[in-house]
Amino acid sequence: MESPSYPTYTEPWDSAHQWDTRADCEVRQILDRIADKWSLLVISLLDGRSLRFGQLMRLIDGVSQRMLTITLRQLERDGLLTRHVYPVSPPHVEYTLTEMGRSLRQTIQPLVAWTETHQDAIAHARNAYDRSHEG
Amino acid sequence: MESPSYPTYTEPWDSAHQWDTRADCEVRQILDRIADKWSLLVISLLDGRSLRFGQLMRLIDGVSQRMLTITLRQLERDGLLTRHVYPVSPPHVEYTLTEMGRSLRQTIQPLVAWTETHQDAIAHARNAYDRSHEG
DNA sequence: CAGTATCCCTCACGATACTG
DNA sequence: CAGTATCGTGAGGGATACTG
Repeated sequence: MESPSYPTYTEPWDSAHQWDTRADCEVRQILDRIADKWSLLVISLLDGRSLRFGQLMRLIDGVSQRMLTITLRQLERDGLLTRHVYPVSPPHVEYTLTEMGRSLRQTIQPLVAWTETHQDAIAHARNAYDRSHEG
Repeated sequence: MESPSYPTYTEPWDSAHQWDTRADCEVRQILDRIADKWSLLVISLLDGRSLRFGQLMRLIDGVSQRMLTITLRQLERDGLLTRHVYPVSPPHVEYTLTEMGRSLRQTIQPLVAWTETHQDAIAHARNAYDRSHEG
């Protein structure tokens, strides 16, 4: 599968760094999606329960109708949650995590815990940096 | 510290959903930072070794000088990597993860693994969604 | 209630040129 | 080599008004 004419690359490299660094890297696309302004919050709030559109609106401070709609549609498109419409008037719509959504929520948990554990250290590092680089 | 006149909130809620959903939430600020377009890639590539500016430029396809500089400065400011300048000409600068940077790298690893495991499922879900919503 | 539609603006980012 | 400075664009996203 490898072309013999392709020159051997001499950058330092080993099996521990097998990330795909191309701009269209799938992993980074998915990370960009789940780490956007609202997706993580939605996934977190739906853990273990279903919620309606208005409930999510009230639980997420600062989100607009427009952005909540877009976020929910993207997560639905990615198969991370399902949208169930009850055909009543006024409309009743419930959002629920899929199996994949729940597994993502589990995976995110350690990262959330890391930020909580280290937020003071990061704040301290920022202060130190700003003091030593003030103009 | 709590005002007695603040009304008791009656939304469904339990101890499993204790996220801070305010717009200025520290956790989300940090997640926004580490999940931006280039930071994860830099942290990943620096795992277990130091690299120079030019090496990172060549390893990260598509990054501009400007964005690599900004990304590295932010990560340095957050205490996730250190910048070591060798006072020679031409300049020689090396970037190395700090202890905190290495611990973040460890924490990110499961999330990267998750995206790799589920990227086919997500692509499939997107296709199914697009087919059923085409118009 | 759960959305769409439209306007508008910021700012993140790329491109390019220059420098100690 | 490792940056800084400047300009231009466009996608992200807020505000507002309207609707089945």
